[in-house]
Amino acid sequence: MDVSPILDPLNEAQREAVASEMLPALVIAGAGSGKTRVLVHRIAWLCEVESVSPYSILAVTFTNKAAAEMRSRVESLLESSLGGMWIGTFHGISHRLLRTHWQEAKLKQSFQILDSDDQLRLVKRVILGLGLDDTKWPAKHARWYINGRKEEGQRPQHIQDHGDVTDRQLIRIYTAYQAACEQTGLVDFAELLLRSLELLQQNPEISTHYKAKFRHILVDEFQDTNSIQYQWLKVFAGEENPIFAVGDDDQSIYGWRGARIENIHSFESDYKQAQIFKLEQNYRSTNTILSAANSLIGNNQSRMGKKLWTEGGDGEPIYLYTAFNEQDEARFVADKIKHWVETCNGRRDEAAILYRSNAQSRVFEEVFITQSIPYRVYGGFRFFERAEIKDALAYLRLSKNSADDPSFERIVNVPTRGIGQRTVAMLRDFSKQHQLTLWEAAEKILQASLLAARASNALQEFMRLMHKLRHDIDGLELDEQVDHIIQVSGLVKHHGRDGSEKSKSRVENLEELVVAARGFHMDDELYEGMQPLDAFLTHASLEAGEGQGAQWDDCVQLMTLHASKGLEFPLVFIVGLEDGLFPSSMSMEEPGRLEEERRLCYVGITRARQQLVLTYAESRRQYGSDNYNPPSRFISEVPAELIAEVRPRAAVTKPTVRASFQANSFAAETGVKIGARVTHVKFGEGVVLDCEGKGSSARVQVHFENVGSKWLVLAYANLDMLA
DNA sequence: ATAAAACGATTTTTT
DNA sequence: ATCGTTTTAT
Repeated sequence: MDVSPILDPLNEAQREAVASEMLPALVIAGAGSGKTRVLVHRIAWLCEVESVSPYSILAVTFTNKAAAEMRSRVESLLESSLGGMWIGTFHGISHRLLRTHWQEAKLKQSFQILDSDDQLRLVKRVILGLGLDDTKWPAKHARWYINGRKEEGQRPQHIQDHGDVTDRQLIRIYTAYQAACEQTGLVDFAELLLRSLELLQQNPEISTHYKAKFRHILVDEFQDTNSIQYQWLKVFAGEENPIFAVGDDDQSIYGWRGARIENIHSFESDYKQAQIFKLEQNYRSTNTILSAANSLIGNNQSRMGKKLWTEGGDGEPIYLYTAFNEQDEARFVADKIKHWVETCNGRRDEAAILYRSNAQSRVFEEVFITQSIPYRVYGGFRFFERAEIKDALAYLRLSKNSADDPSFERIVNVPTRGIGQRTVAMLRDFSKQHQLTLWEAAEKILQASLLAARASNALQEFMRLMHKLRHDIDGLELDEQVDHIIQVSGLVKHHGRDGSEKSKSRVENLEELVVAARGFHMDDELYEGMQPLDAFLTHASLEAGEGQGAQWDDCVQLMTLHASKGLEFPLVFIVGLEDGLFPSSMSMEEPGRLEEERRLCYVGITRARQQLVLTYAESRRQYGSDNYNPPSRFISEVPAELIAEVRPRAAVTKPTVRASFQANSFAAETGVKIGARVTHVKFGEGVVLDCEGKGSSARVQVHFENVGSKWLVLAYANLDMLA
């Protein structure tokens, strides 16, 4: 057996992980250390050397993109196609299980997936249906609650309200929402995971089958798994099958969405024989950039511990620019990019601008437009999430499943056909009273002539239209079905009415949907046994599509720090480095959340290959008024010797460069270090967040578990250090 | 049924 | 400031 193609391209640490025994393994893979490569080569190793059949491998990722990349890289390494191997997202694989075992999972065979927008609408309707005031019970909050409970594996009947009124109402909403989903055959994202976990837990014959099938389980981005996902993995693993988990605790930035970094620690105790590997050699960035990243992340307390290094050189220093305001900041970045393109022979798409919040992109866009610099903003609405597309899909869904109430509500008056609020309210009441779907309620109401003539006619017209559509599209090809529906429903005409740019693009999108349907192939095993339309609808829900169509132009890349995870660029700007913005004011007071912000900064820094530029503005217009935020504490956590200030400003008090000295000298003088745990006689235990001043006026900001954050004068506070 | 006016929120978002 | 949502007026 020639193992050289598999092992030769790897470094020592990677090789050890790839060729490790068939035992549980945890690979802590630093940024740019070849994480995907290890995963891909491990699969190849299993197939080629350990003679594991691809049918026995389950590889799980978070995004469709990562799944597709992994599959194609394994295929090109093995030079064969991996038909039988299950590579997919947690949601995709859960979905596949539920489709196969829909009966055991107590689902309708034709269940459809509710995306988060659909979910919000449904939650809102449920709240109103319970007679609650939706301003007192915001749908967003209820959705957050429901998803949170599902991610903890909790069903309404398991939850105690502890006599709390708020909890009791939320549980009521959850219960009613779930009932609505069951009745209409809809499944939300969290439900896909929980339902498939329950399926496995409650049906031993099914879990036994899959445990016998999947002898090897591989997971990407393990630090991002939530508690249900980890449980789900453990079911597949059972006692027998080793999990090969790859992740980076320092890149865990989705804690606010339920990701549990603790799963990494649990893994060690859950699998005692687990081998731990660390990948610390970085192939992406210069030494300077890595030193900055190492130093910054060193301020976090709860880490596995890891230090990136490279064989490469130091490269350029990190530039720091202090802008007067956000306009100045954007102009500076634009100039720097021009310089990169014109004198350094770089390309625009090698430059990325990373910011904490989406709102920050605007100023950059304005400046780029006036200077004619092509750019591309990541994020925003994706294809299948656009309103007009969702309208068209709702027609398709309703024509397929008349019980789909959310789709019914969405399109009953789109385009407007004289079915107003009152009529819809009547339908809702009637359906609720008689336990009917909206469609059935409409039929009954028409039969009984309960509506005024005008509303009755309009509703009748709608029902006739749906009947006609259902009849017309029977037997047509998928793309013909889509085309027929968008034409006959009047959606195209509706959007094409006024000739504005926006309406033009909506019509184009609808036409694009026909093209997407034409290009949609059922060849994926995922869609085995499904009707083409069901499969297409599933595809639309599970894969929302790219933010923008392929943009091959040479564009500057603008995105949030979150969106940058997994990407790399020769030239990276991290902008808006101000306390209150980044770290966000909403996370600054809580040590755990501040650490996540710091990891986000670490992610940003480690995106850069050659050149990293940091900027902050002394004054920034936020929410309509001018704010003067102090420079981000993260700037001072980068060693000053790595930083070159672009505009050194002698006269003005600017502690930026001195700040890291300041934190260090503060520690030397007072013995109090940022991040240290302390106790206070009155306030109890806490963590040091920040420090300032010296001598008798030295003060520290401490976050106490019970009373929140406080600034304390060291001389009076009588803090005790904890080990 | 549409348009204007008032209101309110405003970190990040893999599926 | 600005964007999306909801209320109110035409």
